[in-house]
Amino acid sequence: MYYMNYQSPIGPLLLAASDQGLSGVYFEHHKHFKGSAGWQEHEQHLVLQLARQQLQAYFAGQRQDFDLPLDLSSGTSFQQEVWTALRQIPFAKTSSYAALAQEIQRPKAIRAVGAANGRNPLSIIVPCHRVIASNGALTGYAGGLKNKESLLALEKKFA
Amino acid sequence: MYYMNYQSPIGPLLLAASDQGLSGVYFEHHKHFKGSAGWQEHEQHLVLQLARQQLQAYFAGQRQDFDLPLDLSSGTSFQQEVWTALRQIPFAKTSSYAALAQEIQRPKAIRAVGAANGRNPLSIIVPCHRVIASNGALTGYAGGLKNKESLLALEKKFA
DNA sequence: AGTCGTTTGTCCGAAAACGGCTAGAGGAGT
DNA sequence: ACTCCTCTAGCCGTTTTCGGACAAACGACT
Repeated sequence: MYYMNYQSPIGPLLLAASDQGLSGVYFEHHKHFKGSAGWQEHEQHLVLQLARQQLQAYFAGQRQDFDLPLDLSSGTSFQQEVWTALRQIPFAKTSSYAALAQEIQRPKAIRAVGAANGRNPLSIIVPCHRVIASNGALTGYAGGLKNKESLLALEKKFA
Repeated sequence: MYYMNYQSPIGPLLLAASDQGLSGVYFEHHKHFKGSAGWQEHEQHLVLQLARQQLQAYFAGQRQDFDLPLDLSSGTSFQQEVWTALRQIPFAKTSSYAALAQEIQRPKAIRAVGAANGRNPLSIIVPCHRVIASNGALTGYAGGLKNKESLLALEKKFA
C-alpha cells in the first residue's frame, strides 16, 4: 500500500493506492480509518498523482466525474454492490438510503445500506456524500458532516 | 407435524413426522429440541408406526438398517451433506469427525461437522452415534452421552 | 395544512462467540 | 525413548449479538 497527502481546499486528505488502483481517500479523523501504519509514502505513484490531479480539478469545478483505476476489493460483496450503485448517482444530484436500497434489489436493507455507505473507503470518488435521508437531512458522513455539506454545496455551485 | 411417544428399551423417545417423512427422533432432554408445541399426536400415522416397528426390531437385534421415508429438509445444505454422509456408516462401525470431514470434501471443517452432527434430528436412524473422536473418545451426544454409549454397546453386541 | 422534534418499529449485514475437533508441542513420569 | 497429559493454535459453519449515515407515525406548534 502506498499513500500521499494532499492539501485539498476543504482540508487535508490522505490518498492511498494498492497495486490494483486507488483504494482510499480519507479525511482527517475519518471514521473507521485504521491508520497508515506499514504503508509506504510515495509521491511519484502514478495512480496517486492521477487522483490528486483529478481531485484538484474537481474542487476547481472543472471535473464532474473521475476516471482512474479503483480498488474496492476491501469490501464485502454487499458493500461492493452498494458502492457500485453509488457511482451511478450523477454530479450534483442526491439520492436517499431507501432509494439506494431499492436500486440494489433489497428494499428493506435500508440501514444496511447506510452502514455500507459509512464504510466506503473512496470518499468523493465514490460519491457517498450524495446520499441523504428521505426527509432531506444529511444524517451522517464518515468524513464529518461538515465536509459532506461542503461537497454538496460545491457541487450545487458548479452544477 | 405429527408425533408419537415410544417407550424404547433405553428410555422414552419422541417420534415426529411431517408429510414428507420421518423428521425427528428425540431422546428426553434432547439438546436443541424445541418442543412439540403445535404438533398433533397421531398414533395411527403410517410413517410413525413404521418408525416404531423398525426401532423396536433394531433394539431387538433384528434390524441393522432402516428403510422408511425421511424428511431432512430442516437442515442447511451443509448439514444435509453431513447427515447424508452419516448414513453411509454401517451398523456397528464407527468413524471420526475428521474422517467425515474428508468424506464431504471439506477436510478442515472438522468442528463444523461436529456441530452439524449435534443438530441431527433423526437420532439412531441417522447414526450420528457412530462418530467418535479421532482418539477414540465419545466426546458428545445430543441425546446424552449415556445413550450414545448404550447404542454403541448394543451394536457391538449384535454385530 | 405544514413543519419540526421525538418516539417507536424494524430490518439488515457485520462481527463476535460458540461448539460433539485435532494435530502438534512441551512436560512429567516411567 | 516412550507413553500419557495438558495446552495451544488453527479451522469452519452456525448462532447470537450488535449497532446503525432509516423511516413512518405522532403530537405540538405555527
